[in-house]
This record gives sequence, structure tokens and C-alpha cells, in this order.
Amino acid sequence: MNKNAVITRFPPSPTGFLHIGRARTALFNYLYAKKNEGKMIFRFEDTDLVRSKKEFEKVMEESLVWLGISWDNKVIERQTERLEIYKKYLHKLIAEDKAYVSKEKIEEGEKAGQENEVVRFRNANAKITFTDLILGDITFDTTELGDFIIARNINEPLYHLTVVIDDYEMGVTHIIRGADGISNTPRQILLQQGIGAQKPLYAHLPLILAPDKSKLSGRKGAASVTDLKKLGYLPEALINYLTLLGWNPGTEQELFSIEELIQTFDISKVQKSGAIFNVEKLNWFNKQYISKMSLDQFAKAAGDFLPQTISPKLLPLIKEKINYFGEIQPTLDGELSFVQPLPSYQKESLKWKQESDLVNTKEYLKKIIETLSTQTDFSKESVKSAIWPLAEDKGKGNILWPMRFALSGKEKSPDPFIISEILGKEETLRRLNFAYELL
RNA sequence: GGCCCUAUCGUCUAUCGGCUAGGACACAUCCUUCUCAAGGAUGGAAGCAGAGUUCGAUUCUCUGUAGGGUCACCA
Repeated sequence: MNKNAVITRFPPSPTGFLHIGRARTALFNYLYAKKNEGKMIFRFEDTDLVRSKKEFEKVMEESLVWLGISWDNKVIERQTERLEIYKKYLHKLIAEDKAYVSKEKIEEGEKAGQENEVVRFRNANAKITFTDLILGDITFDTTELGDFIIARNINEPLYHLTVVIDDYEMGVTHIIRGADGISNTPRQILLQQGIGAQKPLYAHLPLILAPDKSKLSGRKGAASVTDLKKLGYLPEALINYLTLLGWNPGTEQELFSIEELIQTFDISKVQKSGAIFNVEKLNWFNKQYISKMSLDQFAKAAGDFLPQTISPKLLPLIKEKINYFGEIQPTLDGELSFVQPLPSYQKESLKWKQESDLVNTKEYLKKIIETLSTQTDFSKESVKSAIWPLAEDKGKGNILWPMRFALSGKEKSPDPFIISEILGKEETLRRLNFAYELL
């Protein structure tokens, strides 16, 4: 393998769903690795036995797959399976007097008061400076860290030690993570020096914020990939949006395929400040991707969001209305409700706004019914060409509004021709006659 | 509070010292249109404050202010 090969990594702890912020971190690691013809490693940091759950490992893996983010390691390793490795380093560190065992009382939790033999790292209290690919030089005085704890006991190593060892052993060259990891960096660099590891390059991504600029969380609406998938967003749209949240290529292009993203991605152009997650813009991206789909692709992608017995003629109407699949049912119940039994309505609703009373309206409806009664072909084109001369003669609103309202029972709906086609001759005439009788 | 990071329209952002500060989302108006959606056009909307460097600062430096992150025997 090429010695200079880029290796990035995505090491979530399986303690929840794949949060949008973490998804973007995975995405940027993926883009950076691909861009540099390197690899991305996916592993689980599950040393917190209490919070780590196998179910979450599964959702996280599924979420990445759904997004189209792939990793290059065949087996997804878990830290709980690498204990022997950590112990080896721990013993070495202690033997070299870089760390020491210390008998201390546990201060919090169920075991408070009990004694424990923690392992502390001998901190030389130096100043640590590292160059962040996004933020530039960052300096910490590590004095305040003290001799920090790296293991609960010799058999239970803690996070800072395990990441550093994993990254070293797996040959990680670039650590791309959220900005909340900045203050962990000096500790980890100290540990790298302790075990004789090479210092990787760091890039800290700005955080994704809720609309009130606080940290995004599940309580503030959809916050995980699973939530967004359930709402019916397209993975391509999410990827596109997430990449442009905090990064842009400096051109005015907004729509990118994943391949284009890989080609154009430049980590040094990542924004330094946090970005608010804006659903409106996600909606726009999603709509763009929907409109680019063929009807077949749309039907296939929408899948379970579509009722089993949906008229294929309704598909294009749905497709042009919605932002995301979750809006299909509300649209079917709303503007496209003409497919359902006709709702009751006030007869005044049949009147076009420029008419003063219902006298003309009744006359117009009669003419519409007469025209369509002799019509055999009920395709929207035929219905339109049959009705159009009448509409031109009497005024489009005068004819089309009552016709459309009689057919849909709604203020808002698709045009009366497409409704006629979908309803068919019998039902169309039934609804028109019903309106006529009302007046 | 200590330490660290950040600061351009409501939101995401462009600008590698020259700006009439550009684009996108959202919003408003208009056009198209029987209605809605889509589409087209137009518009309103921003450099946190103060000092310094400079012929010239949104861009560089400092201070202040504000926001965020982080301070575990969690990860």
C-alpha cells in the first residue's frame, strides 16, 4: 500500500440514531478519502457498555448505506473486541513510567465511595500546537489537564486512549470530526507522543445548529437520518444539502451529484462557523431531485408512501406538488382529493368571482353537461378541445371555475380536464349534474 | 467561570485590499393562469462595535461585545 495514502475514519459510538451532524462528518470523511484516492474506516467506539447498543450499530450502518456512504474496511471493528491491544499499550506506558496506577475513590455513580485503581497519564504540562486544516493553528496549554485518567483500571481503557491507539494501528492519516472534538485534541496528541505514534492531520468541522443557534437535537424536530428517511427525503438530496451546509466550491452551482462532490470537494474551503439546519432549503433540494426523476423512478422511490391502489394518472400530479414523500398523503387528502367521494359544498362556491349571481352559472353548467354528454373520448386533450370553444365564448373563468369546482368540490385542485379524464365520463357527468341540480 | 473556536441579507454562502457587497432558500409584487402548484420577471434584505495599519478596509492587527464548543473513572 502507498505510504502516503490518505486514511480517514468515522468512529461513532452506537448510543443513538445517526444524527445529522454525525452523518455530515461521515460524509466529509468519505468525500475527502475519495477525493484523495484514499480509504475511510468505519468502526464503533463502544467502550461505554451502558449506553452502547447493538440496535444502534445496525441503524447507523443502515443509515450510511442508505445515504450511499461506503467504507473500505471489510469488518466493522468494535473497541470492545480490541481490549488486548489496549492493555498491551497500557502496560507499556506504565513500564516506561509515562503512566501510573493510582488508587482512588470513585466520586459519582452507584459505586461511589469504592476504591479503584485508575491509570493516569503523566502529563509533562507542555504547550501543544496543531494545525487544523479548516481552522488553522490552535494552541493549548495542557497544564490544566493534569495527569488525566486514561483507564478505569488496567482492563477498562477509556476513550482518549482507545481512539489514539485505534487511529495509530489503523494508519489513520486525517482526523475529520466535529468542532466539539477540538478540546479533546491536545489530550490525544499527548497520548500519541506517549505511544510513539505519528501525529495525524486534523480538520474540525463546524457544528450544525438548530434554528435558535443551539446544538441540534432530536427535541427540535427531525435530527437523525432515520427521521429524514421516514419523512420521505431522498438520500441524494440530503447529501447535496449537507455538503453545501458549511462548504461550497466558490462557484454558483448548487446541484451536485455525489461524483461531482468528490471531484470538487476541498476541505480548506469548509466554513469555520456553525450553520443552522434549514429544512426549507432541504425541501428545495429534494424537490429538485424529484423533478429530475422519471415517473417510473418516482413511483419506485416513493414506494410505501404511495397508496397501493393509486391511479397512475395521479402520479405526475403528485410528483409536481410535493417536496418530499411524506407530503403525498396530505396532498391526496387535500388538493387531489377529487379521487375520493365528492365532499359536500355550498352552491355559492360554484360561482366564479366575477359573476354576481348563480343564474348564469346554472346556464353554463347545462352547456358543459350537454357538450360532454356527446363526448365519447374522455382523455384530457379531448375534453379540453370540447370545452375550450365554450370557455373562449363565455369567459374562461365562467366556465372553468364551476366545472372544476363541481368536479372537485375544492377551491384548489388540478385543472378540470385532467380531473375529467381521471374520473371518467360517468362520474364526471354525475358530479356535473349534481351541481346543476343544486342550483 | 477557565480554556478554545467563531462573527457578511431571516437562513446557507461568494469576496484570495478596490464593492454600485454577488448567488441560493425563504418572503413580497407582477406576468402566465379558472384555482392551486410549477415556470418567468422584479423587489426588499447584510459587513457586531471601536481603534490601528493602508491611498483605500467586509477582507490584515488589537480590544470590546455576542454566540458556540469544552472542562467525566461518557464517547
